[in-house]
Amino acid sequence: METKQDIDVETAASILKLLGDKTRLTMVKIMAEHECCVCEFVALFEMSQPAISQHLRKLKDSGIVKESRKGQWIFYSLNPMHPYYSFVTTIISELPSQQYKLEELEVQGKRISCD
Amino acid sequence: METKQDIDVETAASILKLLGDKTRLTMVKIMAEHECCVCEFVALFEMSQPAISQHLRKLKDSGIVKESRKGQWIFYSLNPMHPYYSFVTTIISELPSQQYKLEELEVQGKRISCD
DNA sequence: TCATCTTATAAGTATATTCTTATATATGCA
DNA sequence: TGCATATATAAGAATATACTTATAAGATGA
Repeated sequence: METKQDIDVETAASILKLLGDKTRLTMVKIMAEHECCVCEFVALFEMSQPAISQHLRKLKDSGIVKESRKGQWIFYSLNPMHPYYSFVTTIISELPSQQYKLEELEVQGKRISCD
Repeated sequence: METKQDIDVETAASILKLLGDKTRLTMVKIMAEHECCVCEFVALFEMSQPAISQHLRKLKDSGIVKESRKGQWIFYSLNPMHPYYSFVTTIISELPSQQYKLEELEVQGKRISCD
């Protein structure tokens, strides 16, 4: 009953390389828990807005992340339609929750929410 | 009853970065199935012996791989004592077996075995 | 429409990565 | 001891990566 798509080593390596960066890996873990907008990431990481934007573009180009505009903000989230979504989530699920980072943002009044 | 050591995002990123190379990822998958000597890797990959040696050194420096000399050969294998061994095997287990590569070597008479 | 806010892109730079070739080191054996 | 085999290290080159600053582009709201 195993229907999970088998990933080839080369594709796996390219995904692992993408995740093999502290900033991107943290981003992906956060996105696995909540969608998140660019300015929140900028507030979370001590890094310029273009740097954040470039990391997000790499993730989006690979397809493991998708974007959706909501008014003036663009929210990013994990893309469950990605052919190797389960490979990504298997890895991500091993990591400790980054929820506390969003809570810190909230305390600082920097959390954007459209709910 | 969960005693598995929690991995921090930064450490995870450094491991993923190591695995995020097609050659190293294939090597690690092979080593998860069998220990393997340097000359076998040289035969398996279309790459110079120093290039193979340098990849193995990165893996050894990180501790996820260990070496053991057997006569004139040095065999490399996954290191089950590594603090994040289970993180590594979780990822590796998602990949298709590379057993066939060793079988190809065998056919060519290039397989080294000390058993 | 204009000003503002949010995000993306461009160009440049410093550093990291992954090879290559040349050479050194370690082991086994005649 | 000396040669052959196996592996590691050194040095250098080409390319990739991850930032920076400056600027452009899209959306909102007065």
